[in-house]
Amino acid sequence: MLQVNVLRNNTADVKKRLAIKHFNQPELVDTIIALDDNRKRLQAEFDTIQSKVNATSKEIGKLMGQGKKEAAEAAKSDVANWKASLEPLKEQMAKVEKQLLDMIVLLPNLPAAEVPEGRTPEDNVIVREGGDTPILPAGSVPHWDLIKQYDMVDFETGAKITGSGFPLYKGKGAKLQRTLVQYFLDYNTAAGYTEYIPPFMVNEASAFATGQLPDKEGQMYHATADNFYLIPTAEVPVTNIYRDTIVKAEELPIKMTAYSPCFRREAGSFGKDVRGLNRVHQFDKVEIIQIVEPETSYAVLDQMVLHVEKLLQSLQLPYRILRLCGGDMGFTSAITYDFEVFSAAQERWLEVSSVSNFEGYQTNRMKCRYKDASGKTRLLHSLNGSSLALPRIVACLLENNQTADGILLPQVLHSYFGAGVIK
RNA sequence: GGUGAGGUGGGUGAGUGGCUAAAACCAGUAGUUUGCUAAACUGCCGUACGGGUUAAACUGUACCGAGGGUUCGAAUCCCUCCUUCACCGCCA
Repeated sequence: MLQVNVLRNNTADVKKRLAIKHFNQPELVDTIIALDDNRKRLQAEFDTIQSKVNATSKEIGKLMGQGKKEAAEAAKSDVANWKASLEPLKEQMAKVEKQLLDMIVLLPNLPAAEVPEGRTPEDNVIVREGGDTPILPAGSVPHWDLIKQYDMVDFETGAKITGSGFPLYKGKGAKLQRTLVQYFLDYNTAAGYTEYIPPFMVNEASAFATGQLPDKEGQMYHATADNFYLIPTAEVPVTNIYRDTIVKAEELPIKMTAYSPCFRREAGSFGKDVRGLNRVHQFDKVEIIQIVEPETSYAVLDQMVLHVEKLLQSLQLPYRILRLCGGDMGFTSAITYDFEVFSAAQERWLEVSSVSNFEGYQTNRMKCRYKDASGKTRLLHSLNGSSLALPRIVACLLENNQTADGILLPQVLHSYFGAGVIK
């Protein structure tokens, strides 16, 4: 979440930037500042009285020691009066603090200066394109047919076991998942990311810290008996490793990677958007996360974009990188680059990665800080990206590399898969 | 799931009602000294929200797993929860 001081010191600029995200309640900023003023005033009042209570209580102890009972009793009644006057103040403070928090979490992150204006995916800016779009042989088919042909994924049985959108991978299909996870993790750890296997369910505090709550409550599966949420991405548990910590400067930058299944309810989609592996409720993904000093976060963002780009190049897939416009960006992000691969048989672009800088938005919720050179405690910046989300990579690999003799896998996967062709 | 013992500052660890933001030691840091990749000594060394200051200094409040309660006063007593460890049960 945003810091009140930022709102207070740059009110006009904040409102301007919120408008780029199509946030339609700019007056909320003023309300928050007013609430914070109120909060300060109440606290000052409270502290003054509490201070008298504390001092007098000490005094009572001394008086008792000296056997001055009457004086002590008189002091006690003073304290009782002060304490009575503290009660309503305490209630008001709790109320104001709650209001403040409830409101400030409604503000999305501010978009960075480079974020293009716009409302829909059409307004995103294509930054780079790469790879060659294959010319498919006659009779080529989409991945959902290939999956059947090579007996790789059984959606019907997955639906029987759980429901639609829960694929059952099988045989070569299952092995390809394992292959990709292994390759992606190796690629990330070679670049200095430390590998983790996090819990796949998180508590409320963790979901709040990375911004899934309260904004995206309905998109997560909720295990109500224990009040746990199934993770929609490894970003949630892994970033939360550093919740409520003051990191030592020499530990920076923190680079982490993790494989996890991801669970998303994805309400409201239909048609060919959800056909085959295009959009499912459970999928596998390898994530990269960095927590860095604020001054370096944009350089790190560029590194991460390059890292993912090279990974896609190694898979020899046609891709493009988009800088998302204000209206299409996530709530918590300051800037986001989406990676899409071109699925040749469907003839459509599929999003396979999204790399974002959250600046201090998550770290402020998480209270993740460090001490800078001057000894001041400051918020760190957090970033993350997928490298990569598997199902759409699989869809694209299958469609783009189909031949009469089977699916030709890119060179880098041969040793992992133990073969170069899926037959 | 049952029983028992714990959860204190970066770490170890003292502290059973006021003299404790909290001993001591270690680590860290600044400095002094000794003719040298080290030792000794001295100071500093938690976080948050306020006040104060150009910035400091200084200063108020809260925080000893979390939340309640008792009390003039709680790290210390009581209750609930979370969690760690040990043993038992169950189990991949």
